[in-house]
Amino acid sequence: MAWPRWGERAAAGKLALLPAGGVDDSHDTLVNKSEENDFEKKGTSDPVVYRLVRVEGDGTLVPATEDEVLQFDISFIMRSQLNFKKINIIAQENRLQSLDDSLSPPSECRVIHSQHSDKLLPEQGDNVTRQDNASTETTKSTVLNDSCSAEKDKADACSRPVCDTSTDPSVSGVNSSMPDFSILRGEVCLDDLTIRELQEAFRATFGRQTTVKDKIWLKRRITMGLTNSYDVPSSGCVIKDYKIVGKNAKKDISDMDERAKTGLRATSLVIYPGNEGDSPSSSYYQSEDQQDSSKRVKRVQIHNDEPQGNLLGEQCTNKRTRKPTKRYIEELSDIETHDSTAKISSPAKRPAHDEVLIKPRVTPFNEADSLGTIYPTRKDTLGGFSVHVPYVSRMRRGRPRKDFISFADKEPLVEPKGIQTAVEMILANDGDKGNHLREAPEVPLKVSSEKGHIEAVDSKGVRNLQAKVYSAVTKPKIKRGLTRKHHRAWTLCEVVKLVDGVARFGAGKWSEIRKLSFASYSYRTSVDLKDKWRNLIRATKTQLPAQKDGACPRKINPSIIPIPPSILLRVKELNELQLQGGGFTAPVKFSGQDSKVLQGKGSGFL
DNA sequence: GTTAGGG
DNA sequence: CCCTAAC
Repeated sequence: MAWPRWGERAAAGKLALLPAGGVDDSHDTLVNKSEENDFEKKGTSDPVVYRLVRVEGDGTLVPATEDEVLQFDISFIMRSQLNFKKINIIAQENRLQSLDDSLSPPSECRVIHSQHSDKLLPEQGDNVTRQDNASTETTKSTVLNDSCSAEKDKADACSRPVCDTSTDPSVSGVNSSMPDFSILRGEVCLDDLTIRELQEAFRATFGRQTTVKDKIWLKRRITMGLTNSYDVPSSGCVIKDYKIVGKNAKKDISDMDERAKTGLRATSLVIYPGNEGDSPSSSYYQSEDQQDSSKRVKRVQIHNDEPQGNLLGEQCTNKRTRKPTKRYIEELSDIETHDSTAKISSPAKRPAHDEVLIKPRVTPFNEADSLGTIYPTRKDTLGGFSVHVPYVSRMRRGRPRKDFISFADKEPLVEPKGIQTAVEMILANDGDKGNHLREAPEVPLKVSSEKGHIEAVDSKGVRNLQAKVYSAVTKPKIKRGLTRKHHRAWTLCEVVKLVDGVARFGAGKWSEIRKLSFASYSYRTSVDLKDKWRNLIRATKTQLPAQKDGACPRKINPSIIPIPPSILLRVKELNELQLQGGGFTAPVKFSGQDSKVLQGKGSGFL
């Protein structure tokens, strides 16, 4: 696509966007045409500062008036999810359309007025995806027909009261008059100008006023506008024929880079040519800036000339290959907060404002770093917003649990990757098996366990919340289903060995019992022995009385292997003995044989 | 690592 | 049989 010179042949009375350096009486020649073609070819993300111009009757281009700029700003930024390419297309369409318009009286005023603006509010978020619509709408808005003055006044009337800057009397008295373009003619040394003059020069350059009193910024901005270049010094430069004649550019560029690191944001009306879609970093800033701008202008807050905002607009242009880091995003949010609060008086718009800002910032960038490495992310909510955050294991922050180490030893898959892999493998295997022993109780067990655990915690009121969270979140995912032991029913032989072991070593000496009595039962752990002993004791309390009462114990536990009453009696006696003896377990060891004989006699077993 | 105890 | 705290 050839670079359009769509300002040059626009119909008289039309407004046109033109690269800032391009305003020239000899409208056949665009000063920076070649540069722009470079943009087109390379698709660089360097922004070009455009100014709004009006095509006079004789075909010359003059900077648009404040009102025109204001209107343009509103309508343009309202639909600011555009890149420059699209504007070019639109502009060419406009050229055709304007030719048509010149043949017949304009019947339609394409000025954004209040109703339209209000309607745009909810639509704002759609603009990102509704490029086509935005384009067509912009088609209308980028061409403002002067003959629609009545409509335009309406728009002014509604925007003025809110937009104080445009009528800020403290700025200058040149509010309504045409800017003094002579200030830009010939050799211009901005250093010699006062702030007032700089502001006037700014107005002459960009066609609109500024309240900025920062001399350096004004000079840079004007220089950029006149030269259509970002490599401009902040001082010591002379502009002649829209080119920099001065020096000190080096120093200032490094200064620019320096400030680029601080990451200030752009809010100005800067168009980034091309790149939308094929350069994430570029589109990031682009959409960011434009969204922000649109947000402000939506409330008709035309503060696009704030230095702090524009600084970044300047910066992000030369070197913008790096995506923002997380920290950068966070810091940016802080800056944004201050920035906005400083400029936006209405606190009511804060939530919506943030909402728009957070989304584009956070969502895309947590998934890949600057090197393109993809990180696993998970959805999380942050302050009510759904965002992607890196998927990392949630480690306890407090003192590590002791058994976490052994736990980790058992499962060498503590790393997130490993966890996922292992879980996936297990699940896949289980999936093949269907509702097998492990799969079936998986989910209900998880829930009931957590629930029960929490309930226990609550009743105890001892364990802290973190432990709860940890056990609820991490444990089930990692551990559950991985190492569940195959269920082995206790045989009568094992029970006897256990009772014998308890009689010999005492209850509680589970490891000893396991070593000595369960050497050939490797699958029985000391915990198993303990649990079984506990169950035996419970059985004595539930079954023995029933037995005494004459009721049938099997009716109570029909599916469980019945434990002979003799053994239960022995268990009961041993238990009572343990309780009576208290810590006095040693004698049991030696008297175990005796007691066993005695009890065995009583139970008629063994 | 072992034990106690809740689940 | 699991899980955890406490030792």
